[in-house]
Amino acid sequence: MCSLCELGSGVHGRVAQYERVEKVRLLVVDDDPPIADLVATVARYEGWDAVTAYSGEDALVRAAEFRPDIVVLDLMLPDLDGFGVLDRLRHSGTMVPVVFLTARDGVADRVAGLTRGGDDYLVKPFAVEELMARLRTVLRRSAGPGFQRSVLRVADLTMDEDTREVRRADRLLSLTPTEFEVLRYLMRRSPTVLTKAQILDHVWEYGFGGRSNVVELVVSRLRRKMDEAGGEPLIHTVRGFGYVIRRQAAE
Amino acid sequence: MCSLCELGSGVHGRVAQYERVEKVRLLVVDDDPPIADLVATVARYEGWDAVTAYSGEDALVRAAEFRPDIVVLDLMLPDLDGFGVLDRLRHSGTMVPVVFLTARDGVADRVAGLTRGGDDYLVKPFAVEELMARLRTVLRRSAGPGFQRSVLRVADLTMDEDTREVRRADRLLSLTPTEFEVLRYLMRRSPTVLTKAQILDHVWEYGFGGRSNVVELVVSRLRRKMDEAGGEPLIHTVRGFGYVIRRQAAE
DNA sequence: TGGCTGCTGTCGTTTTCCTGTCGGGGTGCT
DNA sequence: AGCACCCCGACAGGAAAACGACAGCAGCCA
Repeated sequence: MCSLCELGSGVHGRVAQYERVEKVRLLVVDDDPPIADLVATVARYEGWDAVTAYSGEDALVRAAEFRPDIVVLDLMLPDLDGFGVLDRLRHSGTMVPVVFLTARDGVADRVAGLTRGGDDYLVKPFAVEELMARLRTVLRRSAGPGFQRSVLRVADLTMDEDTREVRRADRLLSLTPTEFEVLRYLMRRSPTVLTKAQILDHVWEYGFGGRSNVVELVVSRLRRKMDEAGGEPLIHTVRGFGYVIRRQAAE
Repeated sequence: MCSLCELGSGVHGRVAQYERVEKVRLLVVDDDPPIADLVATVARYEGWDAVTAYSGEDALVRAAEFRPDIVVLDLMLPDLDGFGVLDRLRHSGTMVPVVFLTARDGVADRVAGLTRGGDDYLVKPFAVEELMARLRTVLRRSAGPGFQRSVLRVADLTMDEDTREVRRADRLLSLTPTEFEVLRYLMRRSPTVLTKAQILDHVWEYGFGGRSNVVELVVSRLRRKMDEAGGEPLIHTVRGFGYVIRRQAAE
């Protein structure tokens, strides 16, 4: 078995990276190089081994030599299309889990049949953190029985990614989807300080238009919900740079 | 003896690398790779070991080397047909239980399949949760004498999968087949939050068409039936994400 | 065969509440 | 003090969910 079993412990991604025996191996297949590279880069930042392919044929070659633990596969490819790639992957006997990328339109219907298993799909344009979250989930599940809940923890704040329960000192917080994603990203990277641009780039769909103060706003809302029943502030502003979540600000 | 003897009560509770129960071993035989693959993926998602075969001859080879605990067998195979495979399996002395897949029409097939030693059958296209439910049942039955009922429980809601009785605080609910399946899936995965896409993909037949609000609708109907005689709501909406069934989280 | 019954999914309306924009005022740094 | 920078109240537009009404259909029984 591969290193997958190590995934999903309740530790921050940063720390887990060093505890993991082997890196997760990710193959990204997309004919749009910027997108493929974006995903690969984020994955590497997370401590994974990532390889890209820009065509279907290329994907098969890479898969054979790289033996990925998981594949991100765009369905819209120039030569062999996504289904063809999947077909030939399966015929070669590999059960590697796949997360599909599709355009907004009707192709999603055809994907449905393929994703029932536990593979997954995402509609373009997607948010990078959401893709990473799905990949982690698929990996955790395919690691077999004995998979554990993924619980993030910072001080007395906990987030269960499966039940989507977020608690501050046992008090349940009710978060909107956006708030949940921002908080998840902050917690995963804690105690790293993140710029607003980073947060925007990871949590919002790539290609999200206008500069705006959405991040500030969401952080503000998060703070109110987190602190309204007391407790020290956990999200700190690093003026002129960004935000961080951790027990206390640097003195 | 095979790992079946190890199977405890609720098949789904088989966890923990330390309590180490062996994984169920499933062989899927279907000449349509996407289908075989689909089933195998779902099974692995549940923590089983799954292997696929795309032809009758292949199936026999795999069976010999893999020694499955249960087999899913399509009747329509290019070379040796399903019955042929079954016969030769039996001749080699294995009593491994078999669940057949048949096309929509073959009423004759059903009877024949059962009388020739098959343990259950399902008509294509099927819903993956229904297939998994049947497999679990067959496994429990063949696990030996004194097999126990599978009863799912969430708060004061119970579902007996064998009798199909669903009770809310001892009051018997009358559910339609679809409602039953949706509720079963929610209960099995409780307290995980499931997206509408997941529910659709698992409970409806593969190949079910696109956009619709069926899931919302069935959930709405379930809620009415569950709550009409009082009691706290158990199915919760996680706005922007999906549904979950559980006792209302504290506070 | 034809009516009856109950199940399922579609449509359209209503309701809920999420999200991003704007702008005034506050805060910290130099 | 002056200037960025940040916080956050208020609000509008719109997305998501709940649900009533209805039509197609399958199974059943006479």
